[in-house]
Amino acid sequence: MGRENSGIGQVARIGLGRVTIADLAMALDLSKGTVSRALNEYDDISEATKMRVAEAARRMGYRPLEHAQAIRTGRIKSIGLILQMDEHDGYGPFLRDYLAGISQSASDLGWSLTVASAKSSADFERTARRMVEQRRVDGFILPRTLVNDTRFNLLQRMDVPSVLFGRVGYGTGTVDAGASWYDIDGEAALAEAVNRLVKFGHCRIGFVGAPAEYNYSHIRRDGYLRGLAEAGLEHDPDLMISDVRTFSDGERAARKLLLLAEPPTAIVYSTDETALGAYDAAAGFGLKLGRDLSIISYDGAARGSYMQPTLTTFRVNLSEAGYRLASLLVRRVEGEAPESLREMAKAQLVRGGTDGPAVLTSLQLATRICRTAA
Amino acid sequence: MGRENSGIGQVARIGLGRVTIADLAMALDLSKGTVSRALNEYDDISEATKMRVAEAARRMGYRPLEHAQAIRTGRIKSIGLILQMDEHDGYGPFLRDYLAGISQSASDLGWSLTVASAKSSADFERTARRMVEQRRVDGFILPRTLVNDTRFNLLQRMDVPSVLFGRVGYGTGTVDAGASWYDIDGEAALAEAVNRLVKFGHCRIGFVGAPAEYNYSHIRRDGYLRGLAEAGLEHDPDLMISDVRTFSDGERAARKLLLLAEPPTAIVYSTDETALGAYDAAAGFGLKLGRDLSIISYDGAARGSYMQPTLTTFRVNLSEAGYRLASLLVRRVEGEAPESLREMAKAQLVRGGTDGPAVLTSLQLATRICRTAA
DNA sequence: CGGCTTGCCGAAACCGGTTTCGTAGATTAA
DNA sequence: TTAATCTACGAAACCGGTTTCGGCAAGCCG
Repeated sequence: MGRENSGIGQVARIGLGRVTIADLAMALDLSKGTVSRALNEYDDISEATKMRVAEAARRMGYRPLEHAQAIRTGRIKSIGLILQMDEHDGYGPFLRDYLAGISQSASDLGWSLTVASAKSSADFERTARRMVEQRRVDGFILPRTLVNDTRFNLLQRMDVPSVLFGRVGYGTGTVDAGASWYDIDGEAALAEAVNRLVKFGHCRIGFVGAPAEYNYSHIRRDGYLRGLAEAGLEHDPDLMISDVRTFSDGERAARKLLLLAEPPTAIVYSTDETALGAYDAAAGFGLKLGRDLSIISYDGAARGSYMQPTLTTFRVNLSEAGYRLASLLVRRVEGEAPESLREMAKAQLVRGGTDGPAVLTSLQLATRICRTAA
Repeated sequence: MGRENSGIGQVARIGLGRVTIADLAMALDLSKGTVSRALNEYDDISEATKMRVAEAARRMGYRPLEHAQAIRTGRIKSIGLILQMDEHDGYGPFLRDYLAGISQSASDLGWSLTVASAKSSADFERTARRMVEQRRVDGFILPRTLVNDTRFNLLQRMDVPSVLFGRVGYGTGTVDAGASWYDIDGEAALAEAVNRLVKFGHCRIGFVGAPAEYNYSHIRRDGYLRGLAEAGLEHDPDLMISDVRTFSDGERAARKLLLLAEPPTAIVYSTDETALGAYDAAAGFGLKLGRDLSIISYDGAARGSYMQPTLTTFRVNLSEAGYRLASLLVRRVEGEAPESLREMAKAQLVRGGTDGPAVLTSLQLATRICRTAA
């Protein structure tokens, strides 16, 4: 820049000539302050004046300049979201729905959505700090919560509002302390999955769990266990494999379960990503999914619906989740107590072709597998 | 709000107690204005003072409050991106990379990314207008450009800077008038695809084009034609099908081409989405992709790499694209002429299993198809 | 040595809002 | 009727920056 520079670059500036609060005041023959207080529903302004002001504002197309307000109020009316590049997956094709839900909600409330990305968890901290210091956001939505979530701890220390997608602190003394969240009831879903399989006649049902650092891992496992208990089935620890992270981990897990002396005739997976591994494992043993082996999983990732047969899974409505998360965060920033800002939703079963009536007993299955493996 | 309300809600506010420019001025025993000009490299400030100020700013951890600057400068240093929900696909699983590229670039330049969504093209206009009126963004990135792109026209009329991902105005007199863009050279890619197939010994090569409203459709078709010409192959209009939009359109197109008296032994597709339809069409005729029929397409969508065999396609680096787009937009907002802000990149061939040496002639293929169809 | 630049900075206005404070006039209470 | 209280608004300070303007002091020139 510099003085002599002025006018050189024909700098492109966005939409000049807005109608300001001063224009309004002028037109109404009121003072700026009165107009401002009228618009903000202060109660030392008469109803008549409020009406006049609101009417004129509408007529003249007045839109407050939000960052001008922000410098005084400290609120920029913007939701922060940091995409983490280090996590596997990251919503896949549904990221768009998720973002649309958030931004739609934000837009409905007069807010906006600011997106950043981070390559690591250290990078998350730097990015979050920067966004807060520059007041680009009023708070954050934190997806994929961990049992001990450093992101949440950081924001809490910095006294920055946040809303979690998922809960935190499973099994610790301080569950959800001071957190507001939106979560899908994974426990109910997995219990229902077990229940469904039991109705199909399965009595040995395996479980493949997710990495222990994710809070949902424990909740989904609890759902599996509750499902067994409700069906009066005893719980065999051999049927449970945990800390399964990737596609190929999922394949290994299925193989291991199927090679048991008494293999499960059905397996409940905690995530779609890992459940897809079961396709290859089943094929390896010459088993047809949905007939010889039933699979139900959780997430509703798109890939499952392109598979042959399509994956039976509990789908999470990410658009709805985004919408709710954003409105919770706005209320949080506006001062509501975190304890009152918690919502639980249900996942919806998407019937695919990977589950069905048990046609083989565990022992029959074992013999078939034995033959193939030999 | 209201006067009596103050203090009631224990309103959560983000990070108070920042160091302001006044603090800096105080500490340095300079005036606010001088400090500001020093930081902004005005040249009526001595080098010595600039150094002192920069040093102190660093030491005290000063970060300008961007929306405070914005109210004077008119620049909020934010990039706008509107996700359109009405378009099929929308980058699928690569949306995250795309967003990461944009936000990374923005962040490197001290900017940020504001995301909104629109359900229709009318909604796009409303959303864009609102974002501009409230000065939430300085300009927009417009992906998936059309030949006649109303979004671009709108922004141009409103005098709002934009950068296109793809070009506009194919075949009209006013190609790219006043537009800055980043594009992948689809013409080169498709010409290369044809060239590759020719080297494999194919001499009847079909083409499946995308809907005519997309600017890239014409460019990719030109690439196909150029590839033919370079190989000295004559162009048979029967081998070209255009306006193919969806998966099942793609399947129909393949079927139609294969049922010709002299069917193509290879087909070049304009998009992965439609190319996936060729799998089913080929299976329907009992043809093995990569042996009996070769397919090459364009996009690099993830699904192709999960197919059996994997899809040979030209992959677009969306992270890089996002990165470049964002920096072009920033330069555009800062006043550079649109004509100087145009970049072309190359798509990269991902060798899959759907293409290979021609083992059948067109006529042999025709006989096989005829047998199967009968 | 005086006049004229030039370099460098302070003072103050400004951007578009919000919020505090004071007060005229109407209303109520004494 | 007068004093006290409300009601409803204006004036002005303020938020954290940017930008304009004016002027002092040093340097240059003849």
